[in-house]
Amino acid sequence: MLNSYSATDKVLLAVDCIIFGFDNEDLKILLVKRDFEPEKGKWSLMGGFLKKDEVLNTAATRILNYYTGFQDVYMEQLYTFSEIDRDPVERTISVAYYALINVENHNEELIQNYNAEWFSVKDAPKLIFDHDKMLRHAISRLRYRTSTKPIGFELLPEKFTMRQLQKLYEAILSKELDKRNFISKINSLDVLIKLDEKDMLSSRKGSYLYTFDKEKYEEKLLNDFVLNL
Amino acid sequence: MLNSYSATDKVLLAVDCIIFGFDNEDLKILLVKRDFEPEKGKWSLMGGFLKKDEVLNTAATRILNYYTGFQDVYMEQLYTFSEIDRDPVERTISVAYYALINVENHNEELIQNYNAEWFSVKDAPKLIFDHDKMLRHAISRLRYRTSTKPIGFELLPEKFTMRQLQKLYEAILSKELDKRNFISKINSLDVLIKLDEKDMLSSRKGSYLYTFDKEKYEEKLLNDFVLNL
DNA sequence: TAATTTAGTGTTGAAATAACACTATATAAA
DNA sequence: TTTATATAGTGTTATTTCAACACTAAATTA
Repeated sequence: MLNSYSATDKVLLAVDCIIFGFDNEDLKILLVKRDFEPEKGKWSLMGGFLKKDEVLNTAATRILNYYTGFQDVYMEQLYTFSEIDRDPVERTISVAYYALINVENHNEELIQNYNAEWFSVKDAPKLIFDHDKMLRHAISRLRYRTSTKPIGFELLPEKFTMRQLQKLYEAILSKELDKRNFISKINSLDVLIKLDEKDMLSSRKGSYLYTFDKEKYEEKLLNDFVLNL
Repeated sequence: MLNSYSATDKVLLAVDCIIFGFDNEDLKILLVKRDFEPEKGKWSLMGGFLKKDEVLNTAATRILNYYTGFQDVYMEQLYTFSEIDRDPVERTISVAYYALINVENHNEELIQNYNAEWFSVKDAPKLIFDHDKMLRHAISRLRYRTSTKPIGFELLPEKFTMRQLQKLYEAILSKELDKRNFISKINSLDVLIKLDEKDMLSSRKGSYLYTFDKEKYEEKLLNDFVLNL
């Protein structure tokens, strides 16, 4: 019988988080060195188990917060992985989430306590279990998401230059973009506010800082825009 | 401790399937009338529970096959739903899949045995639990998927007319398409074979039948095409 | 004050897309 | 047998979008 609720086939549900950040150069992910067996000492995504009476989104948020101190972060459910032997200890099914965080306001101390470290996506180490597969999946979702949501802003500080924004998109899509075309496409989205302030660190001339217009941003989220870079 | 494997928080994992079909007019879904409590007599997606030592994809295939007799069908994992009270009987987390089937070769008898019925997506009844949410999610994924994979073919008989193909895409996207533009876009994908045979049922003149070229199709799947209708 | 470095800014040709209408053909009815 | 009918089949053009491209401006440092 297909539809009998039975206690016999309950299963352990894990949540693993791919945490993306950006350092103005490369797209990064935050990994932890496992301090328990199996695979102790190997690099891994941040994970944990779903609690009774907890929703998956909450579990993902909780795990992210536990390791990084972050709160109110963009997270999105990716996919659920269920290969029989994906975890050699016990049959575990894992729901993968990815998060986009603004590296500037992270809690260094906390991250250090957990042996966590930022890696460039380009040269990340081999990960345990099926975490490499999860990472590939997350990158591909993130690339698609750039064309659907003004997602880049989640990875940047509140004020940023056009150059930073472009570098970010270049890192995500891993291709170079034309400066002028980029700027006009971004402007046509009409979600940026140009500030009167300049960032003087990156150049002699200084470049204007931008911030994004939360109201217009929310509007765009609903109306589903398309951005082809 | 976040990482201890423990037996206490295991959970029931369900799999629910959104089964799409096409009758040359509307996009359809296959629903079952529940014959057990709770919500007995209400319409529901086809579901079941994950077995020990079973992968999610296999469970989805098994459930589909159980209710419809179908095998070798396009299925894709959608999303995992975990609201606390989504199932009033017991905490259950459900992984939703959607399937695309060719209605022509379905097993009517089997479907009748399970009180299953095809409904137009446009006027489907209210479904139990969070199944309406799953359905909306599936439709939106299906729409996106049309731009990524030559997915329409999964829903049509082996031989079909251009008109049928167009009607199908119109039903999925729920918008009308221009006949000439549609044909040239489809042709530019270069996955169709025009047969020497005509379908004489739909018109006096008769219209050529097409079939799709599996080899080219497989090639396209790998090389990721884009189709904007 | 000259040199340096990054910021900022428009145009144009090419390609893709969207809008559009008439003829052809087989059958059925007169 | 002729005519009416219903759907199939077929290209062109204007519009929009996209991609490629290079020079001047401004502030700092030497």
